Amino acid sequence: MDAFFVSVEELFDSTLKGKPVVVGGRPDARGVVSAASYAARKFGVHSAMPLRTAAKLCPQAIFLDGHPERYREYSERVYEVLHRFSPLVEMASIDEAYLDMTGTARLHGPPLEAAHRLHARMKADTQLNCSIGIASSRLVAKICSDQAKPNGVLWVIPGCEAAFLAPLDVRKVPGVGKVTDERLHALGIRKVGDLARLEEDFLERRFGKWGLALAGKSRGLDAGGWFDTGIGEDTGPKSISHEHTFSEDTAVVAQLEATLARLCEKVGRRLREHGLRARTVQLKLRYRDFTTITRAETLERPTDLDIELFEEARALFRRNWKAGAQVRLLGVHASGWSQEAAQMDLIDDGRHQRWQQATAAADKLRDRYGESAVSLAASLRGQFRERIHENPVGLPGKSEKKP
DNA sequence: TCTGGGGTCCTAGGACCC
DNA sequence: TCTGGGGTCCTAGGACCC
Repeated sequence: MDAFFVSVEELFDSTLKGKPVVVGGRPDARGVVSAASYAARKFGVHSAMPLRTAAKLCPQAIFLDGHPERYREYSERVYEVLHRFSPLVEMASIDEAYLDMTGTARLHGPPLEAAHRLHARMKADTQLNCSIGIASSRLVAKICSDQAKPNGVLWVIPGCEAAFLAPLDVRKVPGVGKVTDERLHALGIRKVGDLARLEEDFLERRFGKWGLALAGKSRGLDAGGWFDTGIGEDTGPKSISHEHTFSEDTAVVAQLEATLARLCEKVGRRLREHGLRARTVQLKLRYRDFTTITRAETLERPTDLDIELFEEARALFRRNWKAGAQVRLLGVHASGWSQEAAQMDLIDDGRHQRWQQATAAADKLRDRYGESAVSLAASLRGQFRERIHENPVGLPGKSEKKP
């Protein structure tokens, strides 16, 4: 989808159309640009740029807080349109998808025709612009759709992959970021064609496994890396995490631990929604100077309970926080799903069972009255009410229904 | 510039086991 | 006294993506 978050916001406020718009937060907030309108991009504003930088480059831009629930809703509408064109759809992110169109020619016509129909249907049904890349591999299709932006359709005829890729900057290859780009520059490699001319062995010696993948990518192949699963294969999450950057750094223990509690509740809630129990709990701690540490511990018994996540996260925090040091960010990360869920209940102690019941009851209240209806963090947070605790995306009405 | 939040994958070292 | 080889699990950090 083209400038997805911005385009969705325009549907809710048509006066934004054509103006420089930045989604991500207030211009003086701690945060980065999630999406910038094409008018804002003309001033050099782009995703991942600090909001304060964006405000300097384009002070007249309209800065908006994001509305995740709106984007999720429109993402679902997008999926519905795509699914009418092929049963094999994979949403690669909230605004990006792959379709396997193999064997749909009789229904939709040849590739370009099918793509143009899809393009028109998308606009008609969602009022949103998208760009479409057609190719024989996912890698080339993705790069191709980037080249088609905005609002275009592009087809790389089978056999022409290498010729299409050769003149492009290596940075256009998914997986080549700032670091790889600089390392390649140092070797005199700037274009994908330069990369394709190198020996595989040379790349493997210099970049290891990643070098082999790079060699394949430079020739338009999916193998080795992020693209090697079938389209539409549903693989559940491998980790669940939440983190929070304070609007101002803090060293107040009560505030830090209350935030940890809130993060653990969010992680726990999502574990239970997915029916998962985590064996490993990881704490993330970022100080004022941006130095960041992670500290993990694997539990004897996997858990999906807020209280048990919190006890572990708090222990990690107390062991590792340089007391008195200003903290910028805290995070809680759960991973290592256990298959032994069923057996665990047999050896439960009473405390664990009581917490299970309490947590189930709390979930019901949250379902009815919103996420802040009941909270471990409530007893801890006292006077410290960071905005995260309240109503982060400004859901209308939710907080008023709070009992 | 002053650096979000949610993820995936990879590497490397150490503990531990046989 | 001078210390193998293979495997798994765990932890920490970092590149990268949207």
